[in-house]
Amino acid sequence: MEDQARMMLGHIGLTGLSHEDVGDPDNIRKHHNLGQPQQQDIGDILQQIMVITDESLDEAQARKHALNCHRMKPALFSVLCEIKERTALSIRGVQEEDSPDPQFLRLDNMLLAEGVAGPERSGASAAAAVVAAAAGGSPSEGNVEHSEYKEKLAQIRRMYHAELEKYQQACNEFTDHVMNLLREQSRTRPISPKEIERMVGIIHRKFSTIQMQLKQSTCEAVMILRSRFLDARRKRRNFSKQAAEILNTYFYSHLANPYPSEEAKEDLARKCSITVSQVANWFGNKRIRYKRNVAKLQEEANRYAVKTAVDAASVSSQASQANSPATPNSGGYPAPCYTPDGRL
DNA sequence: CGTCATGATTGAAG
DNA sequence: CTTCAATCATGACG
Repeated sequence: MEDQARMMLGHIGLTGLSHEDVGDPDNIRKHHNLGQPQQQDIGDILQQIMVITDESLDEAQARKHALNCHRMKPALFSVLCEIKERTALSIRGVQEEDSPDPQFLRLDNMLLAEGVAGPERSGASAAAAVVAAAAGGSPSEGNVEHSEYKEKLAQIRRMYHAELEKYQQACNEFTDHVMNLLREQSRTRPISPKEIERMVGIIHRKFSTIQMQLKQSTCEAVMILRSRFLDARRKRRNFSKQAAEILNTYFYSHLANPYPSEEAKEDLARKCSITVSQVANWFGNKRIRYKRNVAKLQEEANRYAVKTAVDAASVSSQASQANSPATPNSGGYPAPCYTPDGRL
């Protein structure tokens, strides 16, 4: 009650008066050089207010209600609101009108694309797409990494949604609270519905900046996770000597047409325990690099030619030299010269 | 450290 | 889609 009285005094502009001052209308008149009838009225009002503070709660409520129902109340309320609108609010209330932040949208889109926001996706989610695209091939590849990635992403996703929910709830709660408070206070203070609306807007903006931060950090987490996997994939591991051997053997024995069919690729992939796309990569690299530097690789070509010849010879000791797989050479790739010591 | 080899990625072309 | 060509990024090595 005391507080309320003080508050009302504050709004009428009479702060700084001690209780004793207020209690004595003569003092007020003295302080404010009053004397005219309307000021006399203010004095009366103050007197009434102070009386109110001494009343019981029920009485006060009743009186408050009575005041609230006064026929002049709406008019006074709207006038005060208008005045308030024109003064204080015009100073701080203008610079709002936020544009839909493009960065905010960007974050939203990214989270959506990453499968963090939006509806739960099962199976072939963005994670699968990322892994599959990078591995470049069959869905069965990279299962370990895939599940790991998926799990991490799901974890991020869970955290994100939990936090988002929390913020949303807090925002709603706080908004409700403030709205109730303002509505309640609008019975004693000039607070227009518009102002309440504006306050709600401010609260929502504040909360959405918090949400923005959440989204930003979630994005960062996803990016880090992704880059880790991307790096892991990009991190080049040389194929085993054995695999290189198999691939080179195939390449040089099909030098005339070093384009393995899909089945051949699958076969090679199986033999080398690498993926089909890795085989394709290898052949792509090999073809271009062989072509680029025939002279340098000729020696290697000879080595493998000899090797296949020897292998073939060991299988069927006849006709292996003449029918060596490397011999048919009508393609654009220069044939190696065969000399037992590997020289040209 | 620099250099080369090599697997992966990218973009153009078909 | 595949292939080529250029390029990136890392591994191996002196």
